[in-house]
Amino acid sequence: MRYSKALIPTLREDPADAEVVSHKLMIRGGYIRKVAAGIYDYLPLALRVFRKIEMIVREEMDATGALELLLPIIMPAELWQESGRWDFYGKELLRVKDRADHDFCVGPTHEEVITDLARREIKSYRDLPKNLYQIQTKFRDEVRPRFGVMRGREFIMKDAYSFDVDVEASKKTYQIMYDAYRRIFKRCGLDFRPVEAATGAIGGTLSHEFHVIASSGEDAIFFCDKCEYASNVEKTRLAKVGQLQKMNEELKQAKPDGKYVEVSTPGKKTIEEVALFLKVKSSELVKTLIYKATAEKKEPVFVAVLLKGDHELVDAKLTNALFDQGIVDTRDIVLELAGESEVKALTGADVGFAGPIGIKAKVLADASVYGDERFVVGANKTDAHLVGVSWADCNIIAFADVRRARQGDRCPECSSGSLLEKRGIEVGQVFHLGTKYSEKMKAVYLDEAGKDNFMVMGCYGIGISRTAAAAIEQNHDDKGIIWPVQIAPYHIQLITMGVDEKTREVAENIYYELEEAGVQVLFDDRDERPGVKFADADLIGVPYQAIIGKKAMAEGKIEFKVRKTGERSMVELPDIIDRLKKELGEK
RNA sequence: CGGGGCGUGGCUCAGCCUGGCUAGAGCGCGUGGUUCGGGUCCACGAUGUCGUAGGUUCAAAUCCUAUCGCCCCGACCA
Repeated sequence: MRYSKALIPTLREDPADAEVVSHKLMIRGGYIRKVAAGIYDYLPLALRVFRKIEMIVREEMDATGALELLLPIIMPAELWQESGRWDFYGKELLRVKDRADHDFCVGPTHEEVITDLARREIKSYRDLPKNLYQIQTKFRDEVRPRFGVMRGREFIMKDAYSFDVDVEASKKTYQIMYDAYRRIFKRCGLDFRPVEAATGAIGGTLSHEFHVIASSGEDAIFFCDKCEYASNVEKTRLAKVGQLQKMNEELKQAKPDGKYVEVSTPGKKTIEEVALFLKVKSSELVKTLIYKATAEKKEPVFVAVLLKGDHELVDAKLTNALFDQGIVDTRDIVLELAGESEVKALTGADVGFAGPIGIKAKVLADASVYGDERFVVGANKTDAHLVGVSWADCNIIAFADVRRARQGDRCPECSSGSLLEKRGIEVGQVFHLGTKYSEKMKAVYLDEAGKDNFMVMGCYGIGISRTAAAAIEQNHDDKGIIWPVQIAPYHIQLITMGVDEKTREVAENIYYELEEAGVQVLFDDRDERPGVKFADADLIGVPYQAIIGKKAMAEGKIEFKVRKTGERSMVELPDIIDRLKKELGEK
């Protein structure tokens, strides 16, 4: 491609509304333009990058035997009503009406349509397994779109849905997808990490997210420095299997001894104030968080959660705990901290003095509260706390794992390692769905015995556009983008210095030969000053540059520059072609 | 949805507090010249319903109200 004929509107200054590097660089490099909040034009350069990623995804998906198809973007409300998500999905689902006033929605994901297709066309165990995927534009009316293409409302996604005869077969498919994902992100040249993930409202039992490690990532992830354990903060386990069970057994036998005393703590409401006032560490305090859990169309339930003073709570973990304890009967709940008046009603005290003893709510305790030590809690009385309280005094109905992990916490898997915290950008996810959708939508097949069975499903997504953004977050410097070759819009950028006929001619020939050799080359043939060309090349981020100027002309060679390292060398044309072929073949 | 902020040529922004000449700068863009290994220099030029609507005023980019859009923090979220 000749630069003079291309559409690459680079900008000298950062756009005012961009926050993260990938967003800034994609705008400045002429990759994308904003049309509305979270909605972008993908200019030729961006499209080329997306296509590269898609190609890798296709190759790896096809290699597993998955079948590509294309589902509608707009779908009828009926299907979503059938799965129950027309009501549950909320405002993120963009709803539209057709001329006959029928309800439709713009697809944010495609479980419904695909399950509908499967139940109509897959009838027998002989037709299974099937894994169907598409690469398509999705729309989610995000509450807060941000960071450009990283969290857009409209985005390109690869989504796959698998159908198997039973859970065992389905888990095998899950593993195959998991492995394929590892290959995909490796081939994209990314530093990534698969982590255990919470399954959330989408349901299901088993899930991993694939995170590109980047400081600008929106998710906190933890991983063990010794073993393979890695998980999203939403899911990071802190109590070992069995440990909670043991605590809860013990809880049944527990006898309160009441060896605590009330102390006056006038006006000391926060953990810091109380700790300072009583001259104890914040970890010696136990805070009582009063949560209000509201399920759709139900009365809110209030729960008091006990947590060490220096710990934080994870909503997703609390939701699971509430569900496991039977306090709520669905995971589709809204969790919020109780309001001032509600706290007063439950504790009889001002906010800041809530405690487990005498509170009018069920008390759930984080596993970290278990132990021999005595601690300080609120007295449910304004300006007072209780000192020397043991967990047995606290009317706890159950211990649960609800706190947020911290760097340095013991690994729940191997027990010998400690957890490291990093930030990640979620570029892919694999879900084992089970029969959630097949049951709701009656997707059944006949087994060998002629009996009906629900198909067991899995779903697997990859954010194509987000992966491109993540790649930039991970590969850039102060001058611009540095694409991994495999997903770069072009392999090499050919730059002419000077405007004399001779240089031009030489460059034209090299351009021709590179193209002949199948190299994707962006030929900067513009009548611009060298500085402009260099700056644009560095910004756009094509991994290699070939410079034809005085130096090259004098030696009869080509100046070859590696964008990432800045390293320059004089080489012959065939060597460049060989090197690129090798790079592309290797990875 | 709660809190904060911003809407002025294509882009980045000044002007607004304290209302008053033809509304500015830099970049970009066009023409001519100059220069040519890291965003040359010079000259000339084009480009604005000051987000929109209403109000106050002799007079509004500037003050008031409403509205729309956008950004940030939080809540939320495959």
